[in-house]
Amino acid sequence: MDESNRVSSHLDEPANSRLFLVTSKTITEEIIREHFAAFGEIQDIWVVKDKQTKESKGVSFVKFAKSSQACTAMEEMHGRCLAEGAKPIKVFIAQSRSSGSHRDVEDEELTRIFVMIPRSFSEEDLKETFKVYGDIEYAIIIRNKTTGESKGLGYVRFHKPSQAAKAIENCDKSKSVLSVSSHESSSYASGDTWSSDVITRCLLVSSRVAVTQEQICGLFDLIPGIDFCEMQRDQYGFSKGQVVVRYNNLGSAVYAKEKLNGFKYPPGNRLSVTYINDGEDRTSPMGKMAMQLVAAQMMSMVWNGPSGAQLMKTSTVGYTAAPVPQKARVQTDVALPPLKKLVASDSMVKERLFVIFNPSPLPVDVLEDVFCRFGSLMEVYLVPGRNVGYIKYADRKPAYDAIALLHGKVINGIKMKVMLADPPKEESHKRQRTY
DNA sequence: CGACGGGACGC
DNA sequence: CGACGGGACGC
Repeated sequence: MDESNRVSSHLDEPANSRLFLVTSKTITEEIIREHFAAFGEIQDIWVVKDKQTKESKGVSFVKFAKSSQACTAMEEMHGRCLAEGAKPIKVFIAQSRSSGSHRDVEDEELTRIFVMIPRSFSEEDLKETFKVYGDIEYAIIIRNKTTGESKGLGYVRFHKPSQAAKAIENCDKSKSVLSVSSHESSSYASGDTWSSDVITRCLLVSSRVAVTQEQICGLFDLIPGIDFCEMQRDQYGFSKGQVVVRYNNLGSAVYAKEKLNGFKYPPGNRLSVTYINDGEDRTSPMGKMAMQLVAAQMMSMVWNGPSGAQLMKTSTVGYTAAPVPQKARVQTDVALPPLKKLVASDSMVKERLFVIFNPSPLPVDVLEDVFCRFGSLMEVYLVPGRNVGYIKYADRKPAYDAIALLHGKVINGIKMKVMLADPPKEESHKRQRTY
């Protein structure tokens, strides 16, 4: 055994990479090796023996290089017979040597991972991000109980320990912060081809993070008169991040658009709601005015009436709806490119911008909206208590484009200085990585 | 002028 | 029931 193996096998590193076997006393190191070698790099096999008689005590430890190898071996080998007449073996993840406990490590502890994610992530995003490692039993996001805001943390429960182990191994490689886009095309969000100024009963709802048809329908069904609510899917049945909602009357549609365009759902994610031209002619000035009058009356009725308040309280959407969803987000003279997808932030940060706000910082959601438009935006971070922030990109070009277009410009009345960030300060006493 | 975060649910 | 050995980097 070489030095690195000696150290890692002794300290149980990485976590959950050592197996505890209960076998017949006839099972030898060689037999174990034959059956377990296929699962990965075995660093050590130790059959516990009686000091005097040298007879096996029926207990062995098998140290693998990786937790996923140990977990897969456990899943495959537990209950198997390694020799004629030998009893079926039991296979567990060994308690770490430092823990002192001899209680079995439960599947409960091995199948769930704790993750740090962007605050804009929904449960669906979380599932999308981690389903490559295996079937997910559930994914939950830790939220502030009163506001419903994501704390940027979550849990993902897999069905097998090896799946959870693979997820952890892969994320460790790409460092601390986990994230992914899976944001379907949102290029319709700011109002192009599909949308129009024409008021119709038909609305296009676009979301930058994954949402289900049920979520959107639950939200829009709070306003009476829904005809249908349908997720738009591509030829393979994948969600395009857009839902078409039609009401049986214009007033409800206008009301829904006014109240839910820019509404944060799930928390941190702004929905975009625009009219879709449904083909009916409503372009005459008189018709439009009449329509808006009807709409205004409808809004006032629903919004101020007791039934409206009731509706919001009994929301089935899964969190407490804000009484007045915010509208209008980005106001500026700058000609902004269209919205683009956020990028998986488990890729490398290629460029970082440093932004100074005057007189005060813009909200993070506004900044995401503005800075994603150059491409490959990973994260927006505001330094608490200061008028500055950092913008992370996965490519250089979007960063340079953002500087070119936005430096010195005013967004929502806030003047911004946009420049390349200095590299973060380092622990200089440590030896630099050579790999 | 203007500089580097956040960490545990809910049965 | 079924839980912890052997041997020892290189500045």
